[in-house]
Amino acid sequence: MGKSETRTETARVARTPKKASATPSRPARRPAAAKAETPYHHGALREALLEAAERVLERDGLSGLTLRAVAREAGVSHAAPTHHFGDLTGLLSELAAVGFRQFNAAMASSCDAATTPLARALARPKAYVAYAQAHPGMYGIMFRTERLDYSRPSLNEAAEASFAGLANAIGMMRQEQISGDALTLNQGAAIARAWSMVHGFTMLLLDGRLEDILGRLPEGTTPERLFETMLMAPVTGKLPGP
Amino acid sequence: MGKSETRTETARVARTPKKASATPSRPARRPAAAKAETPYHHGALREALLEAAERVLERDGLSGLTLRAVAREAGVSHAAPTHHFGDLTGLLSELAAVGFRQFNAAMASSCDAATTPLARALARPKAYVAYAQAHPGMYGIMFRTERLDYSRPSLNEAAEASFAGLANAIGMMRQEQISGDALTLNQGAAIARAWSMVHGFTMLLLDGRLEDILGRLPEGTTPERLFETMLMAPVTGKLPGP
DNA sequence: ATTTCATCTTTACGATGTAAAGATAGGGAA
DNA sequence: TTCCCTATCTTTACATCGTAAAGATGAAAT
Repeated sequence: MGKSETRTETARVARTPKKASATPSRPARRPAAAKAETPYHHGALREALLEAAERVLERDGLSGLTLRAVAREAGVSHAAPTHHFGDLTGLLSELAAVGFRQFNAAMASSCDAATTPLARALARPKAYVAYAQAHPGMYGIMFRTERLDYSRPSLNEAAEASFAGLANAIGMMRQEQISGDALTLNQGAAIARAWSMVHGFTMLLLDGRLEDILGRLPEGTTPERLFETMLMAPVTGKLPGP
Repeated sequence: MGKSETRTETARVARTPKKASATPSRPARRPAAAKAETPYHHGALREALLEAAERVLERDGLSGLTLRAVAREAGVSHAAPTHHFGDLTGLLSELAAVGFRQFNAAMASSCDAATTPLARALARPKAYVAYAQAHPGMYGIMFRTERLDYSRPSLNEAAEASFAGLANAIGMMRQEQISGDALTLNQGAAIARAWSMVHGFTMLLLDGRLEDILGRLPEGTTPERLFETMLMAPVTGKLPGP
């Protein structure tokens, strides 16, 4: 008995002398100058766990992002995250929310530096792909994971903001007002089209499924160049109108 | 000791009397009329496992598709799949290959029934989305899973065929010849564009991320209608050419 | 008939998610 | 002040999973 969970949870950081019954040599309060490094007992564990999760994600990829790994990275017991996120779904959802906020910020700031109308139109899509390339793990959490709980306010809000930004951008490009509650079929199609194109391209690119195409293009064509061309080219060839 | 793997592998089917040392009452050969139902020892376990995997996938979704669940479904021991697929990656990869073949077949047969040029142009994309909607689990295995081994010939071949079909369709639509080894930037962009659009739309649709748009469209607009509109509409609004 | 070997089963182990019970301290009530 | 309450964190436990390794089994070759 008592064989499971054999001491393999490596590298626990020392926090308290463990079962300090005899020799109460513990500093009685707190070192006071504990630079919020390891927030002893209370403190900002929630945020620390989210940061740890981001670190684990970047280091070990999506498959390495487990509850226990995050707890390990944060230096707490493996069950500590449960209290803050309830569930793996909970942690992933909150992390996805963080991702969406980063994402929205990147998209928003991308438009500022644009001068020409063309640059303005391309800024957002390019920022979209750029974010995904810079944070493939995060993008995976946001768009590849099945296990997300969109009923969580933080995630719902952040994702909603992301969608609103997209819809707005399309509306501006078409020089129309996108009223919040209703869409014409053409408006909806324009939004779906833009989103599908950008999202689809990003996924295919991250999954390496465009290598086949890229390898056959003129020497040294970058994914960005392909993406730009793809966005700008009108629908050539035969797709006869009604 | 010997505590792990306690008898919880429920519902094993009875195959042999288990350790028949005393009382060799076993039918000595085989009932002869064993309708290939459970191919006793030898037989087509590989195929049976793939079929079982497909069943499990449809019943329990992607997260329910485990090596042990598949073995259970096929009525063999949990380690049996290892010998045929080596790995979970192996099983998923072979299953993905099956999916790609189904997918290719669906795409190919979709063009046959088309009469008008417009119908012909829309047949493939619609078949693409239709397949994904009919087999969301399979589509997930093919396009959502990170754990696929494209060095496996069967998968590589099937996926390659899928890509070739797409490229060909685009080529025909542009009334050009797509030479196998080289592409112009515009050709590549056309292919990437079509694939991104279709794949992106499918993922967003399966993930329920288009509900937001669909809910704001005119009463009773179906995803298919939105998809069609999205495919046919030219690039409206301002994307100024050079 | 005996041997060989691919196939399948047992057994075992480390890892994971999750539940439940025990420890610990921060903060208000007496 | 002192004492208890409660949120927070740790231990312990367990079912499940992937995977490795060794044992059984029977079909085919010798």
